[in-house]
Amino acid sequence: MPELPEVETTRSGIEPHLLGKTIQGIVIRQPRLRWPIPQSLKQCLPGQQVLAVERRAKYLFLRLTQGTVIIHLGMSGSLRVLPAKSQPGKHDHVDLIFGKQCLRLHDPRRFGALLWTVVDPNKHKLIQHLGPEPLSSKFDGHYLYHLSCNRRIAIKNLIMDSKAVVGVGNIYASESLFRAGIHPARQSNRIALKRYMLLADKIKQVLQEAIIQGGTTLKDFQHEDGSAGYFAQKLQVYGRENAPCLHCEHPIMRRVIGQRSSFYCPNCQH
DNA sequence: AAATTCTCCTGAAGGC
DNA sequence: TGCCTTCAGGAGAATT
Repeated sequence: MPELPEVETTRSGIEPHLLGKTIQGIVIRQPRLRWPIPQSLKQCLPGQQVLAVERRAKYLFLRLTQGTVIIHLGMSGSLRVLPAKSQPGKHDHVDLIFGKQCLRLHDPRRFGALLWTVVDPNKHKLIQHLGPEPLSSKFDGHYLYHLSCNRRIAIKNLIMDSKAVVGVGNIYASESLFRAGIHPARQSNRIALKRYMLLADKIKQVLQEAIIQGGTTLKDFQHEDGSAGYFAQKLQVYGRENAPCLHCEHPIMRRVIGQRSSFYCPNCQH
């Protein structure tokens, strides 16, 4: 379930614990994530220092002296900074050891990934074709409008396509379309520039609010109970099927679009 | 080329 | 209480 705000909150939460630290070793209890965790990390990592903790889309980069660890949390992954000797629980697949502390990857559904690259991670196969960051100036209404030209895809599927824009997952796609008053199934090429301007603004707004929210609710990355999951308290339509719309009180509808549940108000969104 | 479908996995929820 | 089935979900890969 981590969406971009959760990943960014994770990044800023673990960063102060890792910067400048030297990796002593790695413990891999379960290498079978989305892709196998490279066993070569056991030789590569020891002695390397963490120079930066970055995020691109929903990927995290641990920039080391010579190479980069790429981590994706999938939909159930989380990272914690814990005492290295603390007892691992079920689904605690990997520990990166930093002296008395460790960075522990927990991922029940194993849709996540932990990879290694010695070249620029932005040139990595999984990264290089990604679209712009939603919070960057490169992403705006004009960009979306030009992208939508001749495309018949439902707008919700377009904004969830990582080649179009990264970091907009199922939850925030529904939320931003509600705030922009756009029906999630509307064809992309049947939306005016002006409405795309609004949509881009709402995407930025919804993500930025959630990041700020996350900064206040998820600031403890050193304890198991530090996580509040995703920021459900801010959601206006997601998961609210049949509940009254917060604007007009019409029941919120749920409909599957592109294999994913979409929540919307049929009265407010067109 | 663009759009859709499939796939990995586990835990939660629902049915009986 | 407990077993079985169904479903959700990120996003790359495969297919149409």
